[in-house]
Amino acid sequence: MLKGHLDAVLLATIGDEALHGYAIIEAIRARSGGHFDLPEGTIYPALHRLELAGLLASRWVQPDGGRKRRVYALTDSGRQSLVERRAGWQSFASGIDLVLGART
Amino acid sequence: MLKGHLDAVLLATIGDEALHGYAIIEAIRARSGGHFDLPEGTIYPALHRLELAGLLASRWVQPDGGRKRRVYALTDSGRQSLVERRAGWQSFASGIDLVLGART
DNA sequence: AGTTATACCTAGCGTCACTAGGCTTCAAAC
DNA sequence: GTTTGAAGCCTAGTGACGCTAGGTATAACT
Repeated sequence: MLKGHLDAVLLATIGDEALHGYAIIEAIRARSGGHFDLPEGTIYPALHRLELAGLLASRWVQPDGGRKRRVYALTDSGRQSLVERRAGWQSFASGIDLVLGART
Repeated sequence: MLKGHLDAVLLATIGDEALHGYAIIEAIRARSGGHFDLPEGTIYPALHRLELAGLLASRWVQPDGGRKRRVYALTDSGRQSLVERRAGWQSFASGIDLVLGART
């Protein structure tokens, strides 16, 4: 449950290296230290939505061995959106921190 | 938009001083540094839900001048739940921080 | 040949908090 | 003295969001 921060997580995970959906799930699990293990039903619709919004671009890749993958990369506006969403997260988190009296 | 952390915010805001709904809204606005300005339609149903769950207890108070207020205080299990939710928030936030590469 | 891991996809649902309204009481303004 | 604004409480309905639960296909391992 990413509570409204799924898009930021996806954009940040893709970052500079183009990834396919399945790899994104594993990357999020790894990078979050096991906190987040997102189901495919969360990832794929979100990727489609972000591509439709122009934040991601996809292409099909046929690796040597293994089946075809749909690989996603950030667009320019995706990179810009990531910057904004990172700032949005920090603002949100500091607000919650203040109220909860955590990390004071 | 508190994205799933409303209950923690309410429990933490009430804390040790019993507050009524309207005052809770103002306290959240103040303590969050203006980040969160929650509408009444968010607060009141949430307070009722938390009371039903046994985390809050309410009583009606008639102040000298002014109208009657419904004042909420934490119960024992409310205090316990606050501790758990604070830990939950910190865990969640550190997970997002890791993925976003913020506060690294 | 069957199982497991990889890889993609979608319809439907449940949770959550916000919108948009309504009601009452009290103090200040006109 | 009545209108207006602020304090104070409440709820039905809705929309955003992501998860559940299902499906399909390919490749590797046994």
